[in-house]
Amino acid sequence: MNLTFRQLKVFEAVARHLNYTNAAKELHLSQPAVSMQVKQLEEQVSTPLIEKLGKKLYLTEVGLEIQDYACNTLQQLVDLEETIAQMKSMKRGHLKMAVASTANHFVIRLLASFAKVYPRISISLDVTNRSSLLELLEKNECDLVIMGSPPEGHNLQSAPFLENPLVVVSNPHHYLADKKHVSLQELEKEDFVVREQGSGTRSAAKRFFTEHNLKFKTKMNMSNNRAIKHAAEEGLGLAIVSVHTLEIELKAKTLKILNVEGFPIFRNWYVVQREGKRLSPIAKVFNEYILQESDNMMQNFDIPHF
Amino acid sequence: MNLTFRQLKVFEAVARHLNYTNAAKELHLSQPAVSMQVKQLEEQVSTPLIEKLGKKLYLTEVGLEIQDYACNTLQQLVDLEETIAQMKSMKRGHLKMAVASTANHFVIRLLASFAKVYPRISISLDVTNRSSLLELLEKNECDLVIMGSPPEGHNLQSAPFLENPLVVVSNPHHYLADKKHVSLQELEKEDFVVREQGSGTRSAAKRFFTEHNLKFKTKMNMSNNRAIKHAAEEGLGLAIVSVHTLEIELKAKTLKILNVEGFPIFRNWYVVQREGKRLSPIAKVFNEYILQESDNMMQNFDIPHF
DNA sequence: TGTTACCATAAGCTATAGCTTATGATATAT
DNA sequence: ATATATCATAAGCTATAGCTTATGGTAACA
Repeated sequence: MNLTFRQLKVFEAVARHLNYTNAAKELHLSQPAVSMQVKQLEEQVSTPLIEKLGKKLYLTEVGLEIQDYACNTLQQLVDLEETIAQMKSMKRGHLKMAVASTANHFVIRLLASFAKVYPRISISLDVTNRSSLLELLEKNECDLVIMGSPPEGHNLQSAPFLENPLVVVSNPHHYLADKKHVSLQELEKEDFVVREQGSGTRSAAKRFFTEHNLKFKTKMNMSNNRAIKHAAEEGLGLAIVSVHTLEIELKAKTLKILNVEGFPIFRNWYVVQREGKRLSPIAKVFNEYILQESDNMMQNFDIPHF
Repeated sequence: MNLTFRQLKVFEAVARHLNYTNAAKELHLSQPAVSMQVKQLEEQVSTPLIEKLGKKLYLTEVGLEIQDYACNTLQQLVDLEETIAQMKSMKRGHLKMAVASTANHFVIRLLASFAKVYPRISISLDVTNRSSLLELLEKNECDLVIMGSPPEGHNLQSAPFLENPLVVVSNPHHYLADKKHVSLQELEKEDFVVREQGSGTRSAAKRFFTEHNLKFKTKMNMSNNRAIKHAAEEGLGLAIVSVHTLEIELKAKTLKILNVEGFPIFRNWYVVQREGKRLSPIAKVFNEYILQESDNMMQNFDIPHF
């Protein structure tokens, strides 16, 4: 059995009018064209669908069944078109983002303001560490990723879009906290609370220490920023974190930024996508949006002086 | 937008395999044939549905939407085929019958035994009088009608299939009840309880009286047979009814058949359909069934002697 | 680096979908 | 009986759906 949408469309019109001529007018066709479509449909199901008694037309039982089917199917087609149109015009759709833990703070802001502009868009946001992000990209399980240091050799495309100053923080009562200037030698002696393996912040810090031939005493490692900051607040060690994560703590004065030689380390945030990936319309727009909005974001962050 | 079932079918296979070559094998097509169908579908919705990242294929958002749609639509098509097949093989379907009130008794029996053979067939049975039956046929609102005397000039096709003996009945204590023989002259003096205008039984009786130049004193008329018989039982008058309606009353001896000159009037039951009407498979089978079964029915009815 | 697997593209062919106009058949109305 | 409305059928045309084979491009992989 090999129906066509055309057959259904024409049959539906005939079934509704119970009159070939009028159906033909509605469809802007000649009457024989309509007769032929119906006839072909009848041949497909090899059973009559319409019978003519005297002057009037009646649907047979199978005819009624097919009328019902045709109505549904055609309606679903309309719905599909509508859905696709909405997706294309970004009235609907799904945006799959993933961000490094550290970026969480400001990305959420971006998403929130973006969501206001496109209210019917659903968004999924995966907050995880660097290596998981790469995996997500690899599996094509997200549209865009926001992360630190541009990864190479993974067929990725990345664009820097926001500065990410890493600073050293401590409990305000730490003996280094009030020093005007902290040297790297002094820093080397301290214990650090750091993120787990795979974290971008961690590897950036590590790189800094190696580049300056310093020991990097990592006393504890934990898998989220809040925990690290809490540990630093409790005096368990110093921490190296992005300024972007510090808003509350600075306001509450539970942490203090140390004025260490060579800090802040200015890294960048990158918007990363898979090379060759054709972004969905909504992802494309969001991509542009964040590049543009990042400027405004910068201004709203008070990068603290020392 | 002008999708085809073919496009959906092919796309569905590709979306499932995420591999053109394998989809082509499944569909017994060349690989380019599959590529082309997908490409055409993409052109129809003017948006990409599949993207190739490295070696792997992924569905875009719209692609997922269409996959979902295709699955549903194709499944519904299968369901439709199944339904039609069942209708054709009479596993399913609907039989629309209408019968004269008087025929109700034995038609119900026929339907009951028929329904056992075709359990998933639904049946509607309209029990009404002669003129309503003709109207139902006129409007093509039923498949078959069972009624008395063949109507003419209505573009109807009818086949006689069962004898319908009309007899005169009375309360057993009626003074005519015990007479060996009742003459028409004696009958003429009696009051009759009859069916309403439009009833076949009524007009048959009326015809009998006119043909024999007799007065026909119709004391009461009522619109159903049970009421008429009840009235006769109560001694309100004689009644002329089909033997087929008398089973219980004869057994209970609440009514008695009078041995009147010229009675029983042998009319026939007819199966009637609209001329040119192509019966549904199930109606066709039922039509044959009742013609065949009517013989058995005859034997089960004791036509009483006088 | 060459090989392999896989998809895209091109060229070319055939069957037929799909339409039209013209005409025939039939039931109803006048 | 004649006219009218309506559907069926026929003939004929065009565009193209849909397939094939051949070939080219490109990741991944050894």
